[in-house]
Amino acid sequence: MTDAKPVRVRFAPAPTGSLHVGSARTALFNWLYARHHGGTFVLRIEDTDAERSRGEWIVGIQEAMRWLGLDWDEGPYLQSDRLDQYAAAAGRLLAAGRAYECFCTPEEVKARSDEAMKAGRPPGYDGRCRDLTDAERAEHRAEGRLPSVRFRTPDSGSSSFVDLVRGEVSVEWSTVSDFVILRTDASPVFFLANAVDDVEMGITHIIRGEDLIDSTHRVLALRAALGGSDAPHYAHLPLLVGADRAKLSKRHGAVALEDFRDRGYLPDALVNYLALLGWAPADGRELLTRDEIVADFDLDRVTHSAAFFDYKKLDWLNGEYIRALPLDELAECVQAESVLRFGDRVDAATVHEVARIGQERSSTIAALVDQAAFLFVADDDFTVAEAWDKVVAKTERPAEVLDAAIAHLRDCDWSIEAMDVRGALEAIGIEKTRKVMPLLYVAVEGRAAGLPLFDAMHLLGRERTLARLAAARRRIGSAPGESAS
RNA sequence: GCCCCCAUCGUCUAGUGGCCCAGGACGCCGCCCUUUCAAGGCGGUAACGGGGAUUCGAACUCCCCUGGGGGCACCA
Repeated sequence: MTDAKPVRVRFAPAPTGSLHVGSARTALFNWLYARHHGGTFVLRIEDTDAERSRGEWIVGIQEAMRWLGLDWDEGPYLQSDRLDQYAAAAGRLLAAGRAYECFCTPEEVKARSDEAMKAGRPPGYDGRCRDLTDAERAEHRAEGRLPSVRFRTPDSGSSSFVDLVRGEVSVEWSTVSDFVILRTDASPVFFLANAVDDVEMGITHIIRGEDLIDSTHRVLALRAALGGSDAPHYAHLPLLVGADRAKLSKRHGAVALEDFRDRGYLPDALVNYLALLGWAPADGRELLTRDEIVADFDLDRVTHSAAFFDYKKLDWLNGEYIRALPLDELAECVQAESVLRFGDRVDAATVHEVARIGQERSSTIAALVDQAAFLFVADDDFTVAEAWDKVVAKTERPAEVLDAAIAHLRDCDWSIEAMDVRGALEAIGIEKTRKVMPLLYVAVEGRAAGLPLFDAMHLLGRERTLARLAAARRRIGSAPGESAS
């Protein structure tokens, strides 16, 4: 029951922005399918909309795919390089009477469509130019109107195809209006370019988002009219949605792949997470290597309903990957990100220590660097921010705590063990030293949620540590016991 | 408005007529560990949208309803 034809899939983004995670998921599933079946993964750039397409995005999309580790075997093919083919195809359809010249402007079409919708009739093109005579066409041209080319959809009957994840999907042609395949400027529209290319590139499986499911009938009709041989298999993936269950978009948070990169997510973690959105292995494992996913992936286990993009679960998964990373590799990531933020104030030895200490406690590289910021920031720029007042208010005898810590640290051995200030705190009568620790964390690291204190101070050095504690002490002023006379 | 798709814990999902008074993971809550916070360990909370039908037996099959989403561009 196996398809003898070798698998050829494609990812066909429009270069109208940076790579969206939803698109990345589509690219990933195509890539997984190709790799699982030993097929070919083609990259095709659908840049037929000259207005919105930009060269920089063509580059950006490829960079993002490389970062994610989705390597393609062919391409990138640019549709803008193949305009002749589409024009020729449109010509053939015109000659065969499967398409016709339409002189309506987009505004006119829209106005009549809205009117139809209001009247309860199906919206879309009303077929006004369907059967124009030569004389009428000449008249329109004489008025200075330029024609677009519309595909004539069947008047009756229905279209249906078998979707690999959803089963049979069909629609009555009476609900599908004629659609433009060539713009007034003779450039092709998605449906045409898409159909022509999938035929010519021998694509066997089309795996894409569910938002395109309705367009499938139109592309299939075009394809048949163009004489394309056996139709490809289609698989429509469930959409990725935000908290409001609507298609994932910018307003839901980070959606551009580069945002995830910048926030310190690891490509392998993102691949793992994305693979789990709309697919799951039979045995329920969730932490999967790329190779394991490739080995287990297939379309028959793709789920049917929209998936919520859960940033919290991604964080957990990314943390798992960070903890599993060899220390040197992690240090490299931390180094790169730290240099990006703090320039030459960053030194490799410190970064390595930060990576070692922070590995167990961070869910992203960016969060890890945040924890190390107190080391790299210039002393003049060091601030304890909003956390300070709160923590002071919550701390028992803050001034005395700082005094005791300073006294202890001034002449103890500068080793992690000897730096432990808790004994000194107990000596001045602090019973629950744990209650008082946050004060020291904030004073030294600028934040309560940071690296373990003694390691942090050790890395900072005695001078800077004491300077910060002294600065903190000054902010508090005189101790309550001493009168401020 | 018309057409299409979808429907199991808050979330991602397992589940294809009896193994399910529904399993795992994230989150959340509690406890332990602990140099604050995390991380880690242990435990807990929590779901088959509703109504019919088929069947000895339905989360799983069929129908209706409801709900959610998508599409209806000279965007892709």
